[in-house]
Amino acid sequence: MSKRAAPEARRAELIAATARVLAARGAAGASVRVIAAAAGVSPGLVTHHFGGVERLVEATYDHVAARVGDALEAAVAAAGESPRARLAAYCDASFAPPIADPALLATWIAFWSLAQGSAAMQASHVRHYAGYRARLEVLLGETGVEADRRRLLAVGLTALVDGLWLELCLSPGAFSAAEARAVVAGYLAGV
Amino acid sequence: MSKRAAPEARRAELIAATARVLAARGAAGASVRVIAAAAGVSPGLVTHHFGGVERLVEATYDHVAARVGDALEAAVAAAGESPRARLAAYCDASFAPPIADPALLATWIAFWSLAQGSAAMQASHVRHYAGYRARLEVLLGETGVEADRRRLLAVGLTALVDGLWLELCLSPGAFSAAEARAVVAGYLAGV
DNA sequence: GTGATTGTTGCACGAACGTATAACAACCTC
DNA sequence: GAGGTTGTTATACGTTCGTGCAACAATCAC
Repeated sequence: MSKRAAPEARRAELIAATARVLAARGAAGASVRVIAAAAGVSPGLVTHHFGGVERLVEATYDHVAARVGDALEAAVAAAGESPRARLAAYCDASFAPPIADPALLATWIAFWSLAQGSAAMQASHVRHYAGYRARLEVLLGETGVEADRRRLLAVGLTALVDGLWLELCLSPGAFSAAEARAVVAGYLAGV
Repeated sequence: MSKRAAPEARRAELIAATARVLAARGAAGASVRVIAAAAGVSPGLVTHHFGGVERLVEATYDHVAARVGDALEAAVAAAGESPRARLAAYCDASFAPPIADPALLATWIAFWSLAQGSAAMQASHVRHYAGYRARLEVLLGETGVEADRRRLLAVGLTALVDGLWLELCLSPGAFSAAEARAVVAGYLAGV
């Protein structure tokens, strides 16, 4: 049996275990028993702390999305002060670890598939992607793009980067990360 | 009980039922019993004709992918003879029915999630997307794009269209189909 | 018609699922 | 240290899962 832990600490452990299970076994493997075993606790704890598996997966989505956002921000911060370099870094970060990772794709696909039947998951997705596009609009603005063109450019950039990321993880042999960066660079050159 | 049917006809019915179930309930709902009920037959028939659910889902993937390809080709055929118009039609078809359909997205996400653990599904995906890109390279060639630029352009176009399609179905309020077409037109203008 | 083939059903089986509940144990308060 | 609070476990219950199997029935060969 596991030692008694503070509620927030135990919740964090369960969220981390859920992320591991989703990455390793997909949505189909995210059962109460498997998650609890991955966290080294008894299945009843999931109900106790989250009131059900669904709520735990929602919390995991928010956590993973925040981590992805952190990785993107870290790339921007490391890119220096040139607005063009910061924008490129934000996009290119999707083609390098820890984001370009088949395990993260598996997690993400699991979220998408679970969002089909859950209004809460769907709302989380809409919020997350809106934030992603909003950040991109700011970076575009700093490079001097006029305000009325930013929105559609952000829509296109998000779609392009996401599509490349998806296929990079799903069919690793089709093209390389360097080629993905080159494609994005070509798109940004036309801005 | 269902009347006796020819094997190919029964197989086709089961595949169609699987597609309906995947669209309506996602990968989680694609159980032998639910699929058989949707087809109006007994659960044992799935084992009898396909040897297991996994094989049935694989066959459904191939069938749905072929239908999507048909829809894209129909759009090209309806676009006339101008190479530019044919290329644009091939891309824009992803933002109109029957492809821009949340039910099709649900089906596709189910395939992705099942591909995580099935080598056969993964191989089908790689084959399907390679065909998609190859068709795009031909259409690009017909518009006069030099041969050595076609491959990366096709990679980018596929990713852009896929990303837009995904987000169009997943967050319907974020942007419109017309805006998606405008984004693609902007990308093609830079070619 | 008769027999063989095979599509089809209904059931049974073991396993895994989510969750409710009661008992246990660790910690905090006083 | 005694008592209350609450994190934790173990068990139990009903449901659903995939599939193997024996029986039934429709079709075909002859």
